Amino acid sequence: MPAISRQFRVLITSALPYINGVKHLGNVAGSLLPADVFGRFQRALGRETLLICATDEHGSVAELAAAEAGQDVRTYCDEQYRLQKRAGDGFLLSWDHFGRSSNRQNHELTQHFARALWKRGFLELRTTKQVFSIAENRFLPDRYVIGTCPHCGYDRARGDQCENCTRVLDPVDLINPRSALSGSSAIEIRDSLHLFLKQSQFVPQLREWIGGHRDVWPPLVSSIANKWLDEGLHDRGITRDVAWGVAVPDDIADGRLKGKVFYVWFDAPIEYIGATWEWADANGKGDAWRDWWFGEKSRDVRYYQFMGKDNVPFHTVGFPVTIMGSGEPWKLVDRLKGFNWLNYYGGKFSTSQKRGVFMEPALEILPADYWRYYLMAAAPEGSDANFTWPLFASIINKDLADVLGNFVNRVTRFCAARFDGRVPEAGSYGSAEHALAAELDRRIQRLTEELEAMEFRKAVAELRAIWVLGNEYLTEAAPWTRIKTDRDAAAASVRMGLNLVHLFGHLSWPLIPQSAQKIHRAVMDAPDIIPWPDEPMAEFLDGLGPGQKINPPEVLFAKITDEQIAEWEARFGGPQ
RNA sequence: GGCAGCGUAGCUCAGUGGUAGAGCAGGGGAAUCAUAAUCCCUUGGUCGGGGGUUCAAAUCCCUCCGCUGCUACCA
Repeated sequence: MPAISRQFRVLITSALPYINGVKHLGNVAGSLLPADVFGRFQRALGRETLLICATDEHGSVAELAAAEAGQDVRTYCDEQYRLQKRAGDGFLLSWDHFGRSSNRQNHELTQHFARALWKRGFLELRTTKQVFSIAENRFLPDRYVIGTCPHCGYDRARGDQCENCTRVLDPVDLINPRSALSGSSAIEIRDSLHLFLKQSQFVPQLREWIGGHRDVWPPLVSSIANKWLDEGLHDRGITRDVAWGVAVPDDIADGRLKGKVFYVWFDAPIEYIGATWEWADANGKGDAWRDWWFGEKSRDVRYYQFMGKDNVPFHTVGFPVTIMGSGEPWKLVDRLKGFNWLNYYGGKFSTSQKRGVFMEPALEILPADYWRYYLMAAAPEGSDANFTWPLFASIINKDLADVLGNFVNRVTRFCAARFDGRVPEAGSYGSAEHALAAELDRRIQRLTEELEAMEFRKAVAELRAIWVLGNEYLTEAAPWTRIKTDRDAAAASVRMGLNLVHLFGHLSWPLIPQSAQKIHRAVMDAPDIIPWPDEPMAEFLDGLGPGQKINPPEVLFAKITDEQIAEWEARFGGPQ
């Protein structure tokens, strides 16, 4: 095994799911799940790890969704937060804390960053033209203004873009504009004062910082980040005329922005820090949260972020500008893992069209581990990936049921039938076992490296290949034949088989924790965190005490049938 | 429209200058401990089309075709 450095702590955040709406498998695959697998792996290695997530709650979208549900926005968010938390727990996401961007800590921090930027001259007041609806007595976000497109004449063009001719629009360009909410055409353009963050001044600094991570960020991430810089970074409005958000404090711009709030994209990433503060408060850890984020004490922290590709610009440009501009030594991200899209039968997951699989229904039909395995085995890493039920079923059936589940089953059942359900004592390991241990040493090293590098597809392929080694070994050793002529040799190979079961419980835990626990319990009690093996395999594979009782588990993974595939295609949408 | 990414075996995807790869599916065989599950062998691709650079191109350049995404107030 490679020497594992524990000289640093690991801080992990996954992109914050927006409060509105149930999350689909793409959201799980693109940030929530890989962050968890990686976090579990880091804990298994024995590194001090903090896995943080939160809901992103502010902005007009939440306001409008609450209104539609007939609730005030706080109540609405409380309810949605509980649903999201429950769904995350259901997927076995092992957050150290799952916070909320609407909590006090984030409000304080967001205002703190804004003040720092204001004092250092990186915020600028600008008067902008905004659409105001008299009927609703509120400003309307661009997408909630509809009217006739000045380019193609389409009469339901949105204020941000015409869906018909795909041209980007400004709401003031629309002919006969009206509110998409009430349909009222009693709208007017009003001046509105806003804060702009002078991102353009940070281009050289960002370029250097991004360039310095070229070797550790995936090409997808660097290329998206550089694209934004190459196109010329615009200054960005960071306040909005909505009610639900972090208030702009009076000491910025002499109170001239009273009643306005910060734009969600300004306060949401700050919640990574805010949620860490919430974690410290919730666990009686005082100022410990600062040691993960601020100054000298956070020097030993390596910070990882997980997100979908749509989020990359905000994490490589927007949020870093906030931090750089504050002039304070807050931690910037060290390793950033971006994911492409997971599509459903070639199209987008769609709530409105009821196409695709969402978190809660997924867990109604199958345990979390099935989803966790599939989503990492077929993770949208190199390019967009495509979910179909037949593909999903073939991966689950082949890898989990046939290769892993069946291996555990055949070893433990044979042991129960022929060796009294106890780890056999007789016989000793020979050249086949030594060769196997050596091969496992090599492969586990590769697996460890792939996981450290966040190469999930490759890691899963390697893990699967390790499971296959178990079946290969057993077929070659053939204790069911050997037992007729050489009972000691058969005993030794069954002992090896059981030790492999034990090993698989360890190696599989970050990916499929529930099943790994079951597998581990087949041969001995399992700790909550199953540690990554760090001894040579020759030693590990001799770890089970001879004579100890084993417990053959029930079938670990039921196979998915053609009938189920047909049923689920009908229920969730299938080929069209 | 602009920009970005992608296009490799029937399917899902690795592979970024040096004799085309994996898993699944297909074909043949072995075994019978096991959820008929396993193991071994094997068929299969002019790397989207065309042009160029190079001793050498899936890989670099140009061009065309196709798909997807982004386009900054949707998060």
